[in-house]
Amino acid sequence: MYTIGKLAQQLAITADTVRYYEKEGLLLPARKTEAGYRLYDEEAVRRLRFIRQAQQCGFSLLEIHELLQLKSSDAACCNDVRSVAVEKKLQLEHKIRALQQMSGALSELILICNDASRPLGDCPILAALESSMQKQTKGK
Amino acid sequence: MYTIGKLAQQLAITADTVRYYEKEGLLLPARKTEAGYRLYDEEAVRRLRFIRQAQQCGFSLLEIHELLQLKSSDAACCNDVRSVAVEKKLQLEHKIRALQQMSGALSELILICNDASRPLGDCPILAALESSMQKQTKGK
DNA sequence: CTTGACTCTGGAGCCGACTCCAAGGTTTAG
DNA sequence: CTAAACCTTGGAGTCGGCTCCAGAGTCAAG
Repeated sequence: MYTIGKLAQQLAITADTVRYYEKEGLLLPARKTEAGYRLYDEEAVRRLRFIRQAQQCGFSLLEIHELLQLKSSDAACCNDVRSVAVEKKLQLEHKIRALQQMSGALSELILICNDASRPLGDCPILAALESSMQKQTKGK
Repeated sequence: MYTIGKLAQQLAITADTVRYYEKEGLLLPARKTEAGYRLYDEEAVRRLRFIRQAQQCGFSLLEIHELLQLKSSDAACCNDVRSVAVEKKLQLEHKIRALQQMSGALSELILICNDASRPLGDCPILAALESSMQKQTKGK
């Protein structure tokens, strides 16, 4: 059994974070000592690893909460989990496309700054940012 | 000259947002009426467009503030602006790679769920999230 | 002249995921 | 036995970009 500090240390997070997860309903201590100290078992370690991995996959704590509920629900099946993963992947791809658009817009700005023999004074990048820049505004 | 509402309407934002930009030092009204009403000119429209375009390129309001200062500084040259853009593009690419890693991790999870003939009960996705999942943890 | 639509200021609230604090109680190493 | 290192609770603060509010003043149409 670990105290909160030992548990946190194992996962390289802070005790505050563990308590925060508890408040959010993600993780309960196995039991408490008479003095009220939280005590955790190996299951808690697995749960925290789960939380961290899921975060690294882009899930919010709320979504992780839902995943954990699916996990402990008899009604839910693996397909339910799978579709959550598929949905999240779509969201990520959407976000990636948005960022790629931004990156592409910047590429163009950087290019026009190269092309122009830079007549000092008025920077083509700044000018472009002031105008409507339709090219980037299209897309889905 | 536009009142704040008319200005906001032109850019499809709220008057609150315009006042917020002012508080953040991004936009001053050309002048104020005796009653204290803000009045804006065409320059304000251009400035707001600038802000919006820059946001769409991934710049924060703070960074936009810096860009605007570059713009009104005689010392700064187009190259300064260009390097800000290049730097931001690198940040975006970094973020994109992070998201692509997440997406890739999810793809694997989704795949293992397909491969397994799903023996009910223990979902391979949930199991994978509990383990260390080294494959995804590498990379920069 | 009144009504409704606008504007003003200052400040609070929202989201998510923590992070930090104070003021106390507990445990452990020396 | 004492001092350091831990733990407890409750609550506040952080970041960014707004958004919403109350209470008061102003302006334009009919």
